[in-house]
Amino acid sequence: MAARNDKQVFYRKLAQVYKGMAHPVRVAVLDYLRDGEQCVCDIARHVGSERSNVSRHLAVMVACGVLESRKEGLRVLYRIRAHCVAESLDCITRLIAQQARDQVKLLGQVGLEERS
Amino acid sequence: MAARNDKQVFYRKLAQVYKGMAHPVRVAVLDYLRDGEQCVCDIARHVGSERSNVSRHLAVMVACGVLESRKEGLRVLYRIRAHCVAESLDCITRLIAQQARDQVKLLGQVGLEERS
DNA sequence: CGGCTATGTGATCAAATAATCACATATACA
DNA sequence: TGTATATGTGATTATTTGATCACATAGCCG
Repeated sequence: MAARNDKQVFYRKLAQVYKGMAHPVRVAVLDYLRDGEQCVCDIARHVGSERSNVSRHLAVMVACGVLESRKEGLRVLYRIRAHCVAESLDCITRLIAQQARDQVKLLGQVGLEERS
Repeated sequence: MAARNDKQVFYRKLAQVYKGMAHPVRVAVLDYLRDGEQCVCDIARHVGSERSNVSRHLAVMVACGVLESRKEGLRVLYRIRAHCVAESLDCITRLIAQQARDQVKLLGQVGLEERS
């Protein structure tokens, strides 16, 4: 009955997750965290951004369910919440690779036209 | 040599694609286009948003390489550019499903605590 | 206790994004 | 040729997002 509405909610949720990953620093963090959990200062050092800024980005990703954290002494360790997050990164990476291939192909065609 | 810089470029590109999908209307469009290419006015009708607005969203997704289009008479038909885009949607859908499961689990624990 | 380190957060400002309206363009077809 | 339909776009405005600084909090260790 409320299927239309349910879809709206679902799309909003999906968009929220995508938005949570839609920033160069956040993508860099996710890629770094594939190797396992890390604390904020190590993450900040690795991605080359300010601590408080990284802290905010991490909060965004926790809020949208992409990351989770746990405390250990002074540190707070962040990790990817589920494997499907990394899988999505792989999907989009493949997309970009294909874009690159398509561009090369297009350049090749232009080259042929120049020759004729 | 410029590996660090290459990664920056790559992360920026990844973020650009994610940003291109990070909107409820755009996610709805992508989900609709899984069934095949559609023209702007059908898409607009289906997602329940204004034509010119949808047209802009479509342009965003073309720009970031998620969609492609072709002209057929009066219509412009849009389609998903590569299967990996739909795969990414599936990944994030799984993430959301898992979030829901985790929440249920958490609620269950709270229920147990209430009982004690 | 007092200092030190790691992290989070309020305030602020600049920049990016989204929606809307009006209008321009392009194509089909009588 | 003139009209109708589908699509794209400039201009405008409201909203969201991101970076930064200063400061607050929390846990460790002397």
